[in-house]
Amino acid sequence: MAKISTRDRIIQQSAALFNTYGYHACSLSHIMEATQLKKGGIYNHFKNKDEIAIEAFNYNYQRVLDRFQQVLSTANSPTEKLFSLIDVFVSFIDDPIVQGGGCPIFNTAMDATNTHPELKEKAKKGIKGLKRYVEIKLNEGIAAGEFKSDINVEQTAAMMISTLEGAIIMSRVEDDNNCLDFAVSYIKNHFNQNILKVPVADLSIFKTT
Amino acid sequence: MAKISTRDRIIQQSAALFNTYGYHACSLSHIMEATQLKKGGIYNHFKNKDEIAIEAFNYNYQRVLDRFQQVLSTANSPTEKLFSLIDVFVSFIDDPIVQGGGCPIFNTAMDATNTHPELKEKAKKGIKGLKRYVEIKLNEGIAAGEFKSDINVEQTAAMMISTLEGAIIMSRVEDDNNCLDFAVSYIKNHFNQNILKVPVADLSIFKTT
DNA sequence: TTAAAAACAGACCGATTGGTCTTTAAATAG
DNA sequence: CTATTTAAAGACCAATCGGTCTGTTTTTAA
Repeated sequence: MAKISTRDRIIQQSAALFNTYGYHACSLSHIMEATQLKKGGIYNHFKNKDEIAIEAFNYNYQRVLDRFQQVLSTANSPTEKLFSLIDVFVSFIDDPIVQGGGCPIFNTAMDATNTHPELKEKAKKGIKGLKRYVEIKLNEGIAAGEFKSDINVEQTAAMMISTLEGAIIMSRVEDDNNCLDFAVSYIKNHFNQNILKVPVADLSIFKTT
Repeated sequence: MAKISTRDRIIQQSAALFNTYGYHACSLSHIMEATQLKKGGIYNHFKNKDEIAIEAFNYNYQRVLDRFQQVLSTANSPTEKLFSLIDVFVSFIDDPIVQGGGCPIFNTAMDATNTHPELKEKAKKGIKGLKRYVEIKLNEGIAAGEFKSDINVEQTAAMMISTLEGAIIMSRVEDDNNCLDFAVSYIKNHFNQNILKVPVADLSIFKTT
């Protein structure tokens, strides 16, 4: 059990607060209370609140990437990986990555779009990273001959992410996962009919445990 | 030109600020500057900031509904109305309803989910209203015999909204409408193949001017 | 064991927050 | 024209904001 540095502990606990409340509604008092440190203890490691927020975003973003790696690690074929990608988004609701729920990348994107250029830029790159990740998995499926070769990879990745992220937001505000379930079923059908060279008869084999 | 009441002017100008900055990042100073009023002039009409925010949301929500009515008013058939629905969401990017851009309902939803229960409830009902609106248009198409009768209306409405709203958010943070265009094209194809009884040969006839 | 360095506490700062209250100005009613 | 009501100004308030700085404690290095 490697001991965690105070700096990292501040980052992790702040990451939860920023994802929950957003940049402006998360004050240093919140961070002080969560970390059980006073100002001196916090500002010894960071020059200002912005630096904490940036590091917190980096941390949350890495957790998202880790979740992708983790979920996809049990998938053996490009097809399985493709459907596992969907499961990752579903897991944002069923098993939140961080306090506050949802996808921390999109949460930050919304929070920062009009208020915090630096954070917005981070979120923008985060979404780009997400897209690239999906695109790579799609290309792997094409290379392996499991996916149709004429699909528009960029378009498919973007559409998958925006659909699921929109559904996550909706499910969260509705306190009801129906919307996300609908989106998942729609996308699975779409993949089955338009991406897979050989559609499967029963999509439920890709149901998460 | 009916003169607008001071109270309504405060609501409208605050509605722009709240949509742009969010509840916590929009201070009374901002509202004072925008309205050119001092505290006395504002608090004469509202008991607190919350009341302004609630009224501002109501105002933005009504503008969304008005936009739907306006865009759909030029559509003559259920099929045309269905594709016009998509155009409304696109218009959130091309011709923002209110300063700050995006969909004020979803903006509020994200802003309030973990921070402002009352506003969250408003956003929740707003999304429900949006869904009902789409569902009604779908049912009208079924009743008119233009849409397949076995479609899942609730699921289709939810999927459409979450997909487009997700794409709006993504396009906004990316400063690039590609993502929204992708989502629109996917949904139009989906509608053409799965909703319309008689698919049209060329979807571009539903392209907005 | 001691000297240097790092970590932290907490007082302090000016600015700003949402909100109240008194006073003045403007509009309205009689 | 006057009395009353409404609207707005702006001083004022305690609380909180992000941030600085000094002093103390703890850790590390020699």
